Amino acid sequence: MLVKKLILQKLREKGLKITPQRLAIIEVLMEKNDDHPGAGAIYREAQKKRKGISLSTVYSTLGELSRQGIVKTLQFDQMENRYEGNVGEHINLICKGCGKIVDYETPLLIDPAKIAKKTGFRMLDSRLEYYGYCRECANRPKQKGDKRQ
Amino acid sequence: MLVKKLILQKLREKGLKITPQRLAIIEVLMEKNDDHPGAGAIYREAQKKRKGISLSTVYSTLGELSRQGIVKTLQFDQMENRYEGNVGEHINLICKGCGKIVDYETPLLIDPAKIAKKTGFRMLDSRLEYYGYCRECANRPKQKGDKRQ
DNA sequence: ACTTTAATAAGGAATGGTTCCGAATTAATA
DNA sequence: TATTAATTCGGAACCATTCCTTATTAAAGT
Repeated sequence: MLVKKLILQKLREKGLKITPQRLAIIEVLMEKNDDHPGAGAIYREAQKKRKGISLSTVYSTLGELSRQGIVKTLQFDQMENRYEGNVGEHINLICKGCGKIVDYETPLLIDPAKIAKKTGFRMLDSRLEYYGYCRECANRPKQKGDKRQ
Repeated sequence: MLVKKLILQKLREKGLKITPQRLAIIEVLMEKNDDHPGAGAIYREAQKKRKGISLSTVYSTLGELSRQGIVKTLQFDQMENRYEGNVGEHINLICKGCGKIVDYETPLLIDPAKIAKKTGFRMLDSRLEYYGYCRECANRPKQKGDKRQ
């Protein structure tokens, strides 16, 4: 979960500056965390808080936060990257109809130690996604040209 | 696992044509399946089998095979999409050092029926990835400027 | 074998999210 | 304040992927 105080502390520790732009972006991430917003959405929201902020600043800040392990970047087919503050292991349920992403919490699935023993692979982080249709999209009557499976 | 005969049968069933270009691409996918090759690599290999094949044909064929559930498209940060013939549920161990992708087979992890009951989400397919370092990259002595975590 | 036709291939242009670059600005120290 | 390294901005560049148009061709019928 994103906590402003902890984020700022982490940035300071790393010698990174606290700028109005970064504050705006962090606030947006906290407010819109459940949406798993993309860079474009974050940019538009951040504009409301601090007009004049540039898209490249949004990208570089998101990159920095991602590098610091504060947010997680999710990249997709056919849609822009999305960012989430829940960096713990969980499953993202991704709707192919409306693009909505919902977190599904589960206990740790596979023991990284077991994988390391079997394959020598040292696991650092994970990305677990289920694709399908959310309740609303699954129940919506089929339209002409609907690509639903 | 990719079996040529079954792939061709599936294409015919759907009224899709068997062209020399598609045959070349399917052969490349079968030969290089363990590499989880990207569109560029598939293009270069397919050129060897049938010179003159175009990149857009490679893309459209991969798109068609993906739509038919014959291959699975994996999209990544900072690297081109990769394609794999193993469409069953398994974990992809992805090395941050060399980009190598290895399949790790596991029994079904989370019951889709349980998710459906709890959230109404109807799961169709999954993408499970662990990021880290393979045995070789983990053991390689740290270089100057090494970004390893 | 021909004919027909819908599917496909090719080549190049367009797209669009993301990254990169250089100059100007600024936060955080001394 | 002065210093300086980090950051911002704007726009250009990037590049994997998609789109578009025309020509070609596989497949099924005659």
